[in-house]
Amino acid sequence: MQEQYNHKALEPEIQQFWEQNRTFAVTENPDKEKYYCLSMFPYPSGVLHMGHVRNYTIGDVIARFQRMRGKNVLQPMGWDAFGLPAENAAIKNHTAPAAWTYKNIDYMRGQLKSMGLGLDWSREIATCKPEYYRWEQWFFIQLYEKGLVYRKKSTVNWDPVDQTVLANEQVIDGRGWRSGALIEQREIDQWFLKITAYADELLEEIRNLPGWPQQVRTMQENWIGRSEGVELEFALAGSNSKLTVFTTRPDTLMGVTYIAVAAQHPLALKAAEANPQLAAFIEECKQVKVAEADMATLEKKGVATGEVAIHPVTGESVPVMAANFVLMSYGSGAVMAVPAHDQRDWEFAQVYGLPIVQVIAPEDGSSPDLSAAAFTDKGVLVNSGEFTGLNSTDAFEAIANWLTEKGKGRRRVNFRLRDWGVSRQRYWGCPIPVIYCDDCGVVPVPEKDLPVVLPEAVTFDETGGSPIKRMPEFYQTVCPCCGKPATRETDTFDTFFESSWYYARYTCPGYGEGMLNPQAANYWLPVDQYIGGIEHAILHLLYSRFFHKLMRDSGLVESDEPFTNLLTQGMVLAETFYRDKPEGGQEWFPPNAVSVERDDKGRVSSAALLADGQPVLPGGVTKMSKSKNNGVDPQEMIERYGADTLRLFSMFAAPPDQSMEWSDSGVEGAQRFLRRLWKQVFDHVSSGVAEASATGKLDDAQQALRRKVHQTVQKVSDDMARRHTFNTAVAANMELLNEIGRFTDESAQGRAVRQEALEMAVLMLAPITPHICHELWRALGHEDAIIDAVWPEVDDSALVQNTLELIVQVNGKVRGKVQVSANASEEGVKAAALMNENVQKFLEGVTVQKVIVVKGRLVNIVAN
RNA sequence: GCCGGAAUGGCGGAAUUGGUAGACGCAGCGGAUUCAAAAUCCGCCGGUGGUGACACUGUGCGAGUUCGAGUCUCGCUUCCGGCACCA
Repeated sequence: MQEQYNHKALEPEIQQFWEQNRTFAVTENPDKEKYYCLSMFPYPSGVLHMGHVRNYTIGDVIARFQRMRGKNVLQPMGWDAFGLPAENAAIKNHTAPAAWTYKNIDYMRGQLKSMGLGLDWSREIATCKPEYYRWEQWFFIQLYEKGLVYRKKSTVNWDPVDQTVLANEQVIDGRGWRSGALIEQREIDQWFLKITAYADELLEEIRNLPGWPQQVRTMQENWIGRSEGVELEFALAGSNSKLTVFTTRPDTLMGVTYIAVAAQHPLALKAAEANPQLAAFIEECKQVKVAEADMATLEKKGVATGEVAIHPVTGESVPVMAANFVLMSYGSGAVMAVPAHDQRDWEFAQVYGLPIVQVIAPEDGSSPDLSAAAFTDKGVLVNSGEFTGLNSTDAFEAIANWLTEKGKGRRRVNFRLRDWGVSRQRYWGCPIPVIYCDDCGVVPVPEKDLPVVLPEAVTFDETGGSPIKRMPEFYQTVCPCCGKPATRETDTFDTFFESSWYYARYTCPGYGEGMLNPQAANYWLPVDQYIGGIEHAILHLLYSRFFHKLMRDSGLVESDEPFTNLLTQGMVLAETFYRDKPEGGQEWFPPNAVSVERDDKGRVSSAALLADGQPVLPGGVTKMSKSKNNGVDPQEMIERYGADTLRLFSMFAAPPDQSMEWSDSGVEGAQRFLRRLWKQVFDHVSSGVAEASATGKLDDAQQALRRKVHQTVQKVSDDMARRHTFNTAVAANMELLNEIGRFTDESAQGRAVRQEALEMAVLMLAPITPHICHELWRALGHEDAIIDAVWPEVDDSALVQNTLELIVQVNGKVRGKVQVSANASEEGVKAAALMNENVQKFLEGVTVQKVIVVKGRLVNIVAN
């Protein structure tokens, strides 16, 4: 063993050992309990960033831990390879997106390998490969034939200068990102997946996923947004047409004093033709962004449409208003307004002087002040004709039944969730496998003709428009039904399509007979632990859950949900420094280009740029980003400190689900710890590996170290398996190493206890810092590699203590400590506590009321 | 506006079931070693008072429950994340 810890020599050697032994390649083994550990696959942007490092270290630590626990562990990796950045790079660098993507994948694969991740690279997937995406084309056709896919008009962002469709992120402040032209909304035909057909199941089961963070479950519940109510019609005076509204409060029906419709509602648009004021209002509403949080405080505005609606029960006339708070995209785009019992309706009514009629009274008989606010609680109906006296719940039923019987309405469940639009007018994606024939209409590409391969040798013009839309050799084809010339779809799938099922394809990446090999898929699935960023809490995780159910209903998988446990890791933050630029705005400097002055208490007093010595201003701690110039390159860190140090720091700096602050000195601290660990093992083995057993007759110091060892095993096992608090697992090992360092016993028995202690520490750290632990394990005298070692067991006998130290409190304040024998009676403990000198000082002149003994912890004497 | 989450030393964080607040690390201060520095090792390190033992005080703010509250309850403040003016 070398005396000095040298990560540069060590890490490549051990990575080679894993590669040569195919250590992490796994197969289905029914005799072993499986564990599928998956981290969200990266987009091949070109370089790994710290967020990746954190994500993949967490996954690797869990995977290696579970492997030591005896599980058959699958941990795969791949590439979310389609997407817009490849097109942007293509325009900028005059390369084809495919070449750019493959180059990035090659580079990033090397970066991942240098992190020492225990990945099964034989299962690598890139979603831009035809052997991957052919199965989602196949699946799309299956869904089409089942009626779960349809085509309808939908709005896109149209750049009139570049003559192309833009993605939302290419529209900046309403203008095209390249042309700067004002973006128009255009309606074009697009493909949709009927996710709403699964809305109930997606909602039902998200409530029953105990391994998911509550936050993510709530976000998905709200996104699906189920509400039960009644849909009913208001006839319009002087015409045969009707206005449909949806309400969750049919019990308030008798309090309707007006109808509010969205500005975009057909009724409003029609009325605007003869009403310039209304037309102006509709125009004004177009400017306002909907779905923004600050809309909540927006002033309620509206204009009368001139139309009059007839109340379905009373036959009274109520005005129809166009209002800015009604959304065309939810329900029917029209609401029945009950200002007495809905705050928005109330505010609107106040502004426009519309009547407020109370129809619900509080159950306690009090009378609400309707001049101050709406009364929105449920209660008892008043002023409601035949429904008066019913409570809200019964009135819901009664009124819903009344409307149903009269044919004027029906119960209805509404979801906020929309069907998933999967068409993208982009090039770098999976071609949608359909053909349009003048005679036969929409014809899916026959299975034998799959995959529809995306041409990779393409050139981009300045507009950034999809090249396959100008490639006749791609889109000109013949109709599979009638054989006449036909046109191929040139739109591609939303890239969420690829990422919705990749976790399943990892179980059988080379399978050529179908989308999934059921035997492999059902062995490995569901994923036991999924790890990724919170930014995917809704869309990716919802679409994956949806796909899993689709695959289940196609007989491809047996489970209902794809991910049993979900861990959403926090962001990686770093300090920022800036100077104000004379022309406005800020110039941001990387933290490692700045030197920080501190006062004698360690507080930051000033900061200056190293290059010119002139002051810079601290801009706070924010997410690592290009715009703040505060990113830290993982590759540089690995070269300087080694993968183990980087991994250790990422695990130690914060719990995985919290944000983590980057600290250069923290990284150095992590490396300091590894060097001390190395030195202790070196010092220990330089006089030979200890042979004696650690379980012989031990003196007090030996017993104490051994107790610490097994307490640490107990704590760290729980931290790793249940709590996923790797920061405290590391801290516990640091504590243990500090104690080993203080243990100077060189007797045979003492050396045996130290041998055990060092071995346990190395085993416990192996998932986090696998390279150094591999080498130290070998140095401690083991021939088998540590990757095949098993996780240590707690020796309960080592935990036994003969005497305990108890805290003694008087009236809840700590006044002393007493040593008592572990089997002392409660009376004995009380007596010992009362005898403590400092305790007696506080008992002078007062009477002891009672004494509370908390076993093994403390004694509290209550006195006054 | 609504729904989540959080707030603990100079900093990151620990305290898992209501039981010693500040583990572990970073930064800082003092010392050893060194010709010197780096590295390493040892000690100190919430605040106030005291030579000290120790005392008082302290987990965003204000109340409460309890023998005992960082932890539970109620009411606020600030920050972070999410969103749906959802009828």
